Amino acid sequence: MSFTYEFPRPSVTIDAVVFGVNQELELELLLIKRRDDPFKDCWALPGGFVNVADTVPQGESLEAAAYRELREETGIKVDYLEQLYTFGEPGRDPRGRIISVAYFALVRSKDHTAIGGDDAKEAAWMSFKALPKLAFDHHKIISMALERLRSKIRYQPIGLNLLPEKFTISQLRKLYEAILGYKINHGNFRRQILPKNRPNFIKPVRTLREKSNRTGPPAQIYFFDKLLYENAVAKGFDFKLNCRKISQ
Amino acid sequence: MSFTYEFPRPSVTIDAVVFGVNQELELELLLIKRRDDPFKDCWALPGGFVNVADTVPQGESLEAAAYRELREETGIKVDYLEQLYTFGEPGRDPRGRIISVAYFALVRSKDHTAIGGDDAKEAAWMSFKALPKLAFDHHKIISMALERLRSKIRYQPIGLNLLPEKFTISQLRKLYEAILGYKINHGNFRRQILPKNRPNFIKPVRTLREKSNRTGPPAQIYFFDKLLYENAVAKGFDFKLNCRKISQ
DNA sequence: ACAAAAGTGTTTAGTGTACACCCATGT
DNA sequence: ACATGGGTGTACACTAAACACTTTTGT
Repeated sequence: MSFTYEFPRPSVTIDAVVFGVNQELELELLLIKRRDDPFKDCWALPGGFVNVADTVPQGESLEAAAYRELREETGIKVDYLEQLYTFGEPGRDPRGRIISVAYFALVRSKDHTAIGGDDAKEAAWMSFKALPKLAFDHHKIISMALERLRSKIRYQPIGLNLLPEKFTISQLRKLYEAILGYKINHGNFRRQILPKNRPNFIKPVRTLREKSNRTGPPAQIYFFDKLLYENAVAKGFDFKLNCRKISQ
Repeated sequence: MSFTYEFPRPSVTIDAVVFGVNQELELELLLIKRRDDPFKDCWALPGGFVNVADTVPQGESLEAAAYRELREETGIKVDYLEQLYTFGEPGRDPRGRIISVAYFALVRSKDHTAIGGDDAKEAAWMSFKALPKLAFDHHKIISMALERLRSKIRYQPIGLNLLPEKFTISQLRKLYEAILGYKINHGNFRRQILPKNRPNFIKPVRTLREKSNRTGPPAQIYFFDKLLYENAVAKGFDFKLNCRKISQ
């Protein structure tokens, strides 16, 4: 079967930049190994062609395509994908004119096992600090995604989706340090994230402290009260975290 | 001539959201009246199909398409277009599956005369406060652009591109009020925009004051020292303006 | 005389940063 | 005994918001 149009048309694909955090609070990235040319056997972002049609219902939405490709190529289902940017430079794909809409997501990597499928020979969580060479312009896409992630954690409590349900403040801080790429003063971070005179959504689990398999006193365990947070947001509250500056 | 593909492909278009500011410091939007169906004679954002090809050089970039369509349909050349978002919901265009990449820009409207051309029967600056009904999902695109504009003026001195080269602080404040949609305390705005203990790029024109055709003392005229600003940015300075809260 | 707008000052509360300290724990 | 890290206190500089005041103009 073939499809004929009066004017040339591009192909449209999606790419998914899925950040994960492992149990050591390190940043990871979900990648696949390509089964086919071009860039056969090269690591790349999961992604693929958007299903479209000119007749109603005109195929799937861009977002739906992103969820589908992610599931097909890596077996992973995420709750939320956010549109990042559209990459459409001529020459970015040797097969022809391909325009790609990039999406990004954040998950706990241990909750999402990566299983290669479909066009992906393999799928895996890779340490963000040691990424392999990637296909196409995927390095560019990833660096834009990291930039977005860094600015997002300052005004949305997305970091809290990445930790286990219960966590210590140190763990949360380590996550922020992993994303931002620098050390944060622990005392000040604490006060910022547990404000006394503003709405606070990080609540201590009264009876629980960290079972201390390390030096130092056992840390208080906290949880993120999502309901409280969402109510406050509805009332006009906006989360903000200042962790701009480094301190030794 | 026709083009045949193995799989169905969408059309890709661009839409340009061009904000303007008129000499009364009011916000305007550049619109065209459509010459052809669908939505013939309806007002819409300037935009159109991206020229593509599967053989090198594979056609024009998305951004280039945006500049070209803007020039063809409205006669306007802008210095800088920023990608806003990609709209690709099935059903957004009755002609078939059309994915549109939206760009946005900011200009002084008096420097850019709108002249209808090509697919545009007319092109005109319209008051942002009284927009007509628009074609397709263009209202949605515009509201997303306004949101972006509102957040951008807080951390980039883009407002200064929209005023005449020389301006008073009151004019600048009125522009901010027009974009943000609320009144700002004049004294506090002044101090924010003319900080004493931080780099300041808004310099008084020593010899000039407003020729006062209104009540009140003649205001000092300022200009934006772009060079100084860009040097400071290169050194890590980042512009920020707090005009969040209203005050009567 | 009055209203309107420019420009400036002051007060207050709050914020971010640096840094120091104590304490509980494992080794 | 010591290092490590949790948790807290505090001092300092700076900021934004509110609002009051003076001055200068047009009417």
